[in-house]
Order: sequence, then structure tokens, then C-alpha cells
Amino acid sequence: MRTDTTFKRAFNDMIDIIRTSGLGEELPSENALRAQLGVSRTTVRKVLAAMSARGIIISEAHRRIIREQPRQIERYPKEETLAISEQVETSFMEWMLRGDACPGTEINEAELARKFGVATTIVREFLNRFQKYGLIERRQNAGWVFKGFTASFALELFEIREMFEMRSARLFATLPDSSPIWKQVRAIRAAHLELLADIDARFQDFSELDSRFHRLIVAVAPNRFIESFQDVIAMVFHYHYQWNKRDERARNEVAIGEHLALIDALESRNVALIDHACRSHLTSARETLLHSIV
Amino acid sequence: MRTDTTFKRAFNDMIDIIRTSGLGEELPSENALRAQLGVSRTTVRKVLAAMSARGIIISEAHRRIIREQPRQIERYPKEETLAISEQVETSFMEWMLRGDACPGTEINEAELARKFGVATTIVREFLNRFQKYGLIERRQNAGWVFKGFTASFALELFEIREMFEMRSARLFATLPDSSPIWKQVRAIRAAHLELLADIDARFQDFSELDSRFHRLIVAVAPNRFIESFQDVIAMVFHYHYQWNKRDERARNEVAIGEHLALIDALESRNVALIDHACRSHLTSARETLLHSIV
DNA sequence: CATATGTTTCTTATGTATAAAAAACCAGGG
DNA sequence: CCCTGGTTTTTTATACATAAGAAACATATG
Repeated sequence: MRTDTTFKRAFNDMIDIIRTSGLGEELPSENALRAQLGVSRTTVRKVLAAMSARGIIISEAHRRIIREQPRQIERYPKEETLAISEQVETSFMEWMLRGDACPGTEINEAELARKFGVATTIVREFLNRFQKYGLIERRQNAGWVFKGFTASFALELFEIREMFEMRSARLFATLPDSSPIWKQVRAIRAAHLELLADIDARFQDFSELDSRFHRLIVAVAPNRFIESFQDVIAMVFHYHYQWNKRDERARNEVAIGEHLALIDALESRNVALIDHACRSHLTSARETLLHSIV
Repeated sequence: MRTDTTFKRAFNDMIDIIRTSGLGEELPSENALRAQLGVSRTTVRKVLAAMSARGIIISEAHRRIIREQPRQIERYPKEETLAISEQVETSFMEWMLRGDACPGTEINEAELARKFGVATTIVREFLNRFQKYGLIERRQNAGWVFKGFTASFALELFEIREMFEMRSARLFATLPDSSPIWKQVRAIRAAHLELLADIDARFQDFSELDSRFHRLIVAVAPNRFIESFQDVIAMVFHYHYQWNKRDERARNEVAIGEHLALIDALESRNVALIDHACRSHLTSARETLLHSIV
């Protein structure tokens, strides 16, 4: 049966909401909470009921008062807030990147389901969605093949990436001053500088910033196929680098430098500069990835 | 439970095999048949058993003799040879293109399952796979939205298509004479001429030839992401044109002409010619598609 | 001993079941 | 009436069941 991860996530979020308010204060309406938590009212009510049951709030007629601050211990642990389908993703990536699978390995839905301790339906659904990353291939009536996280995967990936990002970066040259994108560019530059200033402590945050940066560039002229390809890139960097920590800090520092150079180039509106900055960042990113594969 | 479409398809294929042999002849071994039919030996045996039961063949110890020619009536009808998942694809496309769905429509798994008369699991699996075409989008815990077969879909599609095909076509200029691709190019030119000669009767065959042609061009330098994008294109042309028959014959005739021009250009190895031929074909294809949308 | 057939076991495709979550519906109070 | 909270209905996520199909194993026969 369905797991109650939505409820648990909402419960944790509600704790944060309550902590920003004082004792005795009244909570917003169910509808307002629904919007804040991003879940249905049904779930809000379930959370409120749980809060009541724990004595954190008091439900009077048509209002709920905060009675005592919830303690952090009451939070549900992170794992329990992940839908089974998300857990499967993690398990699969781990299985794949830990090297249990070499190129050409046959993937067996039933076996994976047993290994991960979930129903076959879910594994199947995952594989269907995962197919778009180009790492597995379906065989009629006979499972899947793992094609391998290989050099040719990386090269094919970067061939497309270069086409897409060069196309987008160039468009910045003709982007009017009035475009709201420029504001986001400045904001993301600031975020880069901030991260750079604290690189020793926060170098692990780069992966997410990287993805945001490239999505911003590509958003200059929206195209659903390009955007969906960004998911592939994000997946690769997110997971692959979790398993290849070598030189992580230095690598990220270099990349930040290249991003900043590209931002400068974009703002210059000079196509030649943009081309150069974009291409050299992509080249260096490709080399880094290739390096970590072999 | 699982349907026996594999068996029925194999049964039909076996009829064709038997019809090419004479009465009294002996059939190949189970293993040989397995390879010919592209199914497992389990299924081969089931087919042989069915043939025996119908008196078409006689199973003696370790050999099977053809006793009488099967009649065409014994074939299973086409519909019964399609896996449920394939039927769902057709039903969905029909639902979508017949116009029951306008952009922004919410897609309801349960409702579709009822409408198509299949299990929800299958609809869900289909939608997950179908997602890559960029026509639907998933919303967390709340079904899917149909984004519409709109002009912007066509434009985004063609933006990518142009990047990919121009890149591939240009590569032909530097392709060595020795490449086996040239032989395929000549073969596909012949196929085009053949179809053109008989265009009045066979204009419906173009869709498949079109897909083969573009896949060939793109295969000059294999890239899994480009190849997978060809699926999107093939889907669009295959289904969309099934529902827009206006000027079909003329349209296809024009496209054949453009293909032949592109083939000439490729063989010339002249980049400027290639560029021109490729771009003008894509432009005209885009206009045709846009036209048929509004 | 190699190859073909007979048998058993495992996997996939597809249906059904059900708790959780979302949505729709409804009644009461400002 | 609009909003709020209570109730009912519908849909989604996930587990489980099973026939069809694939694969592995075993035996026999030339």
C-alpha cells in the first residue's frame, strides 16, 4: 500500500512553521497551510490531528493554538519522507556506480526488486523513467541491458550539451537590457562569489549551483527538449560525483571560476567572448568527467 | 494476466514459413525456428503444438512434417497480436489527436484506464514512457497535464531537429569513400525512386521511408541522444499525419523530391550544397507541420 | 559428445487490491 | 454569498497475484 511520506514531509515542514511563531499564537487556516506546505488539505488535516495528539497544538472550535514548541526529535527522519520510488532511484544509482554493474550487464527487474526490497512494479516504473538518461536499453520481453557509464556515454552527452549551451549562450548577445533574465544572472553571480568565499566549508554545495546555473542559461529561450536534457546532465553530475570525490574541492573551484568568466562574457554581449568562455568551460567539464570515468 | 500476443504473432509468422515449404516437408529444429521467429523456444513449442492440434503438421518422434497448407483464415487478427501496452499507445494517440484533449487538459490515469478498458498499471507505465515526447508533464502526486500538440511544440521540436540533422548531414562531406554508409545511401535513393514511380498507389508508405531516411543520416556519427530524439520525430509524423490527410499525396511527393536533392548533395560532399538542401527540406517540413496544426 | 527435445524454474506483462492523498461536495458562520 | 472546516468520493502509489514467455537444466538420440 501507499506509504505516508507526504504526510511525514508535511509534518516536518509544519514543525518549522510552528517554530517561527510563538506560544499561544493561532495557526493560519487549513487552506492557507495547504498552500504553504504544498500538499492537499486532507494531508494538512492529518498533520494538524497529529500535532494535536502530541499536545503541540490545541484544536478549539474553528481555530488551532500553539501550546508548546515541538522538539526536533519529533521530526521524522529523512528516509521516511522519501517516496519508495525516490528510494529506488538512490538504490539503483548506488548499485550502478558502486560498480556492481559493468557495461552489458543484464538488468533483471525481479532481482532488483528483491535486492532493493520493493515491489517489482516500482522497479519497472523506475526503469521506464530512467531510460531517458541513455544508460539502459529495453529489450522486448526480456528485461533491460545496462549500457555502462562509459567514455562514449560522456562524449555523446557532451556533444549534445555543447550544441544546446552554445546556442543558448549566444542568444544572450541579443537579449534586451529589459529582460528579467539579467537580474537572475546577477543573482547567480552573487551566489557563486558567496560560495567561492566559503569554498573550503561548502564545496559540496556546488553541484546544485552548477545545475541552477546551466538551467538559467538555457532558459533564455525555452525549449522543452533542451530543458529535459538538463535533467540528464544534472543526474550525471549529481550522482557520478558522489562516487568520485577525488580533487572535489579543487575541481569545483575551477568550475566556479569558469562560470564567473562566462557570466562576464554574457554581460559583455560580445559573441566571440561568449563563445570562447562557454566552449572552454564545457571542454574542461568534459575532460574532468572523462578523467573520473577511467 | 499476461496476454498471449507473442504466441499469436509467432503463430502467424509460422504460417508464412510453412507456406514457403511444400507438403510433406520437414520443419527445421525448434532452435532454428526460435531464431527465425525471434521468440523463445517455449513459444515455438506452443506454436508447434497448436499447429499439430489443427492438423497442419504431424509431430512424429523428433520431427514435424507439414501435412496440409494452413489457410489464411487461421491467422490471428492483427489486433490480437499487439501487446496491451501497444494498444494503449494507439488508443491514447487517438484520444489525443481526435481532439478530445486541448492544451492544459488534466490527464487522469484512472479515467483513461476505464476509457481504454485496461488496468491502471499499464496506463501509468505508458504515460511514464510517453513523457519523453514532451507532450505531457507529470505533477507530483496529482497525475499529468497534457501540454498540447501546439505550434510551440512543433517549433521547439524543429529547433532541435535542425541542430541534429544539420550536424549529421555536414559530416557526410568528410565521410571516406570506404564507409559502408554510402551503400545504404544508394539503397535508400533507390527506395525513394521506386516509391515515386508508384506514388499514386503507395503514397501512404512514405511515413516509414521518411523515418528510415532521417535515421540513416543521423547514424553517420552515432549518438544515443540524437537517436532517441528520432523516436520523437517518428512518433509525430507517424501519428499526426494519420489524422491530417489533407494533401497527403502532394506533400509526400514534395518531400521525396527534397530527400533526393539532399541525397545528391550528400554525395557531392560539398558542405554548402548539403547545408542548403538540408535546411530547405527541414524548413519545408516545419511549415507543413505548422500548417496542419492550425 | 553434440545437438534436439522434454522438463523445471525464473522473469515479465498485466490484472486486482488497498491505504494514502487529492479533489469534490456540503453545511454553517461572518 | 465567500471562506472555513467537516464529509464523501475519486485518484494515485504501491503491493501482490498469476498466466505467458524466457531461460536454465536434464535427458535422450544419432
